[in-house]
Amino acid sequence: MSKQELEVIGQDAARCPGLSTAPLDENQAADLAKVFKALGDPVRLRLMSMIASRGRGGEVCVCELTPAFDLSQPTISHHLKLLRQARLIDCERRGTWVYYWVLPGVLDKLAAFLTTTQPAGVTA
Amino acid sequence: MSKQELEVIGQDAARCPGLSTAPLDENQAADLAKVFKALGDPVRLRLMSMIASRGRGGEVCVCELTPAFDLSQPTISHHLKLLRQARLIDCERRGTWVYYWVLPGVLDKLAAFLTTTQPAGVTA
DNA sequence: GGCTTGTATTGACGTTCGTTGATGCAACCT
DNA sequence: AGGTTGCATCAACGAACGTCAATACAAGCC
Repeated sequence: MSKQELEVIGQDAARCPGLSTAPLDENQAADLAKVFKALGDPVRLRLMSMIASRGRGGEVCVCELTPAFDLSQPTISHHLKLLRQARLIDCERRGTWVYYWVLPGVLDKLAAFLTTTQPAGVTA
Repeated sequence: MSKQELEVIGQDAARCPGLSTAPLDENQAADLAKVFKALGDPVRLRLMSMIASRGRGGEVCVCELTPAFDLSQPTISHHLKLLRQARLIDCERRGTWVYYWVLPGVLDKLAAFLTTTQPAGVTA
């Protein structure tokens, strides 16, 4: 855990079939809770939604996100940082502007984790 | 019982097709954020998992939940209350004991909300 | 170079959250 | 009735969070 980011959904999802499958151990719960906590703020949820609405490979410039809120620019920047640390989004600077996108697969993996009906082909 | 619970997933899910479908408005984001915030704590995630593992119609007595944690009994009771206020679980007193269960459909609706691939039959 | 624009970081503030011991309440049992 | 057990609520504490103004950084333009 040298870095601040977590890999929860990428790696843990393999040995963590689902919330309803079996009781989570402390480590799985701690990692996954960080992801849900990142989504547990209305501003961050809207940010995620605005970015995710662009679809696969879609990007959004920060200059489009910031004016959509009644919040200061540093606040939006802070929320974007938290979403990035939760490994939900990533960004790239391109000239003066910075573009954000949703990391591929994260949302669907999160959804699969919550689903109670057992997904068909899971190697348990 | 106070009426401070929310109905987010039950009613809003209808006019709120998905996180990636279109940018959420402030109200949708505020309501949904409360649900994710409820899941954004390791203790509450483990509680949810322990209860959800019982499957449809399954129940868990508080007396089974509390000793699974290194936390005081009031703390567990407090977390269960938050999960109940988020309309993720419900409970019933039966004699001396209190039993908790996952409200049917909530987890799958949450999962559908996160899924990026458009679900086939949305009317269900 | 210096100026301007877009974004991130810092430091500080008030608020919310997680936790606890103490207490209250409900249901059982003599 | 009194005593006991299971769970919820209360009051209070430190820690974490969301927000902002000020500042710093990065890149383009004059």
